[in-house]
Amino acid sequence: MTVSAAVKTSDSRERVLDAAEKLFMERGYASVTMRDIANLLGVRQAALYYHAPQGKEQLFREVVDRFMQRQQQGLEDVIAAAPSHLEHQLTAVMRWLVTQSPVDMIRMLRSDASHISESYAAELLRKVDQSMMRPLITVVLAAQERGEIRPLDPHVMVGMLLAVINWIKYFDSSQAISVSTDDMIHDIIGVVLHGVVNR
Amino acid sequence: MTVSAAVKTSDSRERVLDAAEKLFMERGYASVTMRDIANLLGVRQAALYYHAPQGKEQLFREVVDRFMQRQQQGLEDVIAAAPSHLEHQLTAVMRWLVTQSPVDMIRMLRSDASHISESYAAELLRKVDQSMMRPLITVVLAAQERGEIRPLDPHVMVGMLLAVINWIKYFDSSQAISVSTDDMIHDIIGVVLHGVVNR
DNA sequence: GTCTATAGTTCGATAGAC
DNA sequence: GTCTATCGAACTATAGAC
Repeated sequence: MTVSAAVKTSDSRERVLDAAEKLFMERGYASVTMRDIANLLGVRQAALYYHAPQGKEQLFREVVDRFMQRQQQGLEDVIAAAPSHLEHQLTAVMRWLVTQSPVDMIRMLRSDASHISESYAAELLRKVDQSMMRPLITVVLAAQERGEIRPLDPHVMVGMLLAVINWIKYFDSSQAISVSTDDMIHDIIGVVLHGVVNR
Repeated sequence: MTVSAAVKTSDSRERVLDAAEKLFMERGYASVTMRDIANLLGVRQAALYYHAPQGKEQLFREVVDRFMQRQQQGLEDVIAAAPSHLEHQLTAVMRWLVTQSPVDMIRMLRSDASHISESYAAELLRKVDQSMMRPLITVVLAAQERGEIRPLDPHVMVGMLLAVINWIKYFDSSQAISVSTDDMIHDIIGVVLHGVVNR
């Protein structure tokens, strides 16, 4: 048997999820219509129901699950590949994150989740925590144990890093600023590690 | 003539804008329906068209304009009231910002703006820059000129501070973390000023 | 200033041909 | 796997009574 035939979950289905991911992550659940997704794919709206028989909500859930799984794997990979030194690990993480679909987690938790169901917000928060925050918190805690950095609730630091990613991407896409993405990452990590104060 | 009669632009109109602001800022343009706003006010949906004859889009634009104007005034006031020292000024700014409606500027620029018109994104970016970024950038530049901090593109630092505000509010409202809002602000400013590295 | 009633539009979803 | 056609629901907006 061929390898590809055994592994693949149908190519066109992946393409549907790709299109849905791009739009859902960028504009949010309510802003994106099934017609938007279909138009991006160059098919009719009804064709989406072959791939997602339970409709828009199923599509969103699968997009989120796949996205979070990919984030966790990607983060763990780049962290493992970097030297055990906070600066290198954070740089690797930030460089990986800016290459991914922009994910506005606050919007997902505060707005998107409310369109799915009451309990989905909690489930989503668990996924976000597990996939995106946990790997970074592990890195910060390890650096604390190595004595590289002072003790401090790692949530605060990780929140700062994740929050600023979307600004980097926005500055980059809107050309509202003349600094390159790599320079911004470098500056941000410089601030987080050593602060801005002259000494 | 009475003072209040001369100044007020109708009380009920303000209440409409308050309700619209609360919902638009929290969930975004597409997620909020005219019925949601009317329900929050305890009136019927059609009643909103007395206050905003041009409908939902007008309501959103006026909410944004009023919000940005209030932000700019508030920021300038707390900055002016604080000593000319970066730590005090940033603390005052952060404490003010966490008391305001959560504003997801990235969502506004990337998602909400697309429902209004092509050109509104640029207009919105100008408002955000003028009202929220500019006052903070001024503070950072002044600290640089006083020699308090090293030179660095102020956009990066200001972006970090604005980005992390929503995480503070989210952590606070979801009780996902056991640190108080004031402690988080203190820690964040500590990180930005002095970094996390032991020395 | 707010109401009821409703027109017009858009959306999510289903049925059935190919 | 994708299409056309269409239904019912939800939404924005308007008309006119009070």
